[in-house]
Amino acid sequence: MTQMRTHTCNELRLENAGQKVKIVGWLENVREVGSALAFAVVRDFYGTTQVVAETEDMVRRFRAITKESTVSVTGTVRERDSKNPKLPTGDIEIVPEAVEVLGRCHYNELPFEINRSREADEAIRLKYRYLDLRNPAVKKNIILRCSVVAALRSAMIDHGFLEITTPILTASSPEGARDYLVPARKHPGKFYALPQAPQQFKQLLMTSGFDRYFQIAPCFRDEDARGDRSPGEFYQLDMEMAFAGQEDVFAVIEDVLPPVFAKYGTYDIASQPPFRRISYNDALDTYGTDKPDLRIDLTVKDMTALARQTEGFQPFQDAAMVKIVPCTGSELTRKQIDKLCDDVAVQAGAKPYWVRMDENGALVGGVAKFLAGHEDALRDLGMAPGSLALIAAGTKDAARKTAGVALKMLGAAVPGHMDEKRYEFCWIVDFPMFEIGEESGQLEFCHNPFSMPNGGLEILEKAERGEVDPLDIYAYQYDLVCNGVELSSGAVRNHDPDIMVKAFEMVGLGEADVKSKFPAMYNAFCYGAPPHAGIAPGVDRMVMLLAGEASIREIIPFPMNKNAQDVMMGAPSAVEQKQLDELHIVVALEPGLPSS
RNA sequence: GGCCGGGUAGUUCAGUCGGUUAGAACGCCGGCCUGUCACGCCGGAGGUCGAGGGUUCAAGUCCCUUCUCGGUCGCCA
Repeated sequence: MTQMRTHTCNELRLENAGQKVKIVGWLENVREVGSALAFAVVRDFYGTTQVVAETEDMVRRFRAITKESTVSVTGTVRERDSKNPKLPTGDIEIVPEAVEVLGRCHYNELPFEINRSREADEAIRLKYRYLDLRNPAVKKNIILRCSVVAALRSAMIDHGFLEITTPILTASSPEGARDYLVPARKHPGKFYALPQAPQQFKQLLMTSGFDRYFQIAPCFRDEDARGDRSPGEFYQLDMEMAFAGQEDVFAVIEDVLPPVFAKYGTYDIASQPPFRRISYNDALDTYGTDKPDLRIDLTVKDMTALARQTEGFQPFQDAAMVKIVPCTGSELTRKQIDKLCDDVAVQAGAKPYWVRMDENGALVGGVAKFLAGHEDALRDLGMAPGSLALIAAGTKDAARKTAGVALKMLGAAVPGHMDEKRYEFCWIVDFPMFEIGEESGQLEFCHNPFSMPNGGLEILEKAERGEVDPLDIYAYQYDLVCNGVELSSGAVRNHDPDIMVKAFEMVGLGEADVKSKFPAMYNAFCYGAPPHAGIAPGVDRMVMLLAGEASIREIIPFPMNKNAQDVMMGAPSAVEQKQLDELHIVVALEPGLPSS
């Protein structure tokens, strides 16, 4: 038998009994139950198979092999005396003739037990990620990722999109996140940047006449991590369509995503098209967030007017806005409510107030005494006997945000308000084009300057003449949200150089700035550009949702830690002085002091 | 960068009011066990309590500094 293996470790069944076979894999465990009887478990990518040692010599042979070594076992398949219905291969075992160690594990003790690695400290898991990934439960997420990416790619190709790769070494972009920079050896003092997204390239492809583009695109942003945001790099299903608008993009996404979610997700139900559309302003008013979880049936109500009528409670008098989230059917204890409010405070930055309505319709607990006499008004806002309401008071932004977090937490804490086992998509549309910057106090682009204003050149000119408030101008920009997770931003792009210049003039810039910041796009658009639109759902976020994982690191093969370090590879790392010299780089760890 | 929570055996954790030799489970090593499959039983080894300083007769425990990990906010066109 010359081949490495005849079967995988998840292949042999009762009908193979009597066959001579050869399997390979990792020695997972050896259970000795007598001096001349032991059961060895061999694991490969596909599963596990039991090998039975029935002689003292064979038991000794297996005992001598350190666990997690790779081995080859040649032997005969036999029906088990005592079967294990929990295993696909539980009906059979292999009676070995020859056992060979292929790759010895040099350590008796591992950093963690392979099949329990998910319980280990994450720092150790990441350092020994190659061992962590031996755990089938960990490996499963990476396999899922492959399946999802393959399904997305296939669906996009079926819809007539071409997959085109764009440069990784490109120019620094003046807008957006912090860039990763790469020093240019041949150009002292100059740098490439890793792309934050293929944004400009894909728009240039549209200008070149590629009608439908997509790419599973690596994107690089030097910003701090989150549970759902890996530091440094991530992937987007980036796509763009020429001679197309918002409806065309929506139609493709609504066609592509639900089947993938329903097939590969933890839940097998996904929204059917068309997805619900909610304006940005409505989302903030109704859900307190621009990424609502529509599985929760609660809404935020405004009670600013009511709060004004109360007496004796200064926060209600001082607040610019007071929001209430009524929730029926609460049986939370006082202690649980306090905990809930504390949890809201951690995420929202402000603690909500609360009040309960008892079975007789009387207000009890929390801020009840300040609301006495307003029972009817609170009923109109949605309270009922047995209700609990969380109340957020503060500035407009703070009250909405606190209420939004409260809504999410109430939905999770009070049974009956969340239809959990489904993927609920929605589009957030009509984003404001401009906002007043918090620091500058000046008019700024609200999201990105590439979006087409709703109303085109005309509305910008009206704003210029003072006939329209710039803050009332909306962009053809949209977010895709699923179960409270922002999957993507997209937009109908501004393909008209005149409108680009006018938009820049609104925020105190001008033609020269457009030309200097986005020279390629500006120039290209002056040669006849198609109207175009696109979107770029985050691949990592989608896989995370589908896997039902709370940490994005669980669905990335080799993730970095929170501080953007790869502790397994030791990145980032110091480099040789020679390398620095070639790149004309001087490292100054202390101001003015060159490092040695 | 702010705030919150961690760091004790290879791993996951417990450790009371500051008080005897710092414990458990799993793992590891040795022995026993002829149908195990989270095998079982008996025994054993294994600790700079993240690091440094302080208070005290006495510190894993209290105080200060620092490193580090996670969560969260800022940030993320």
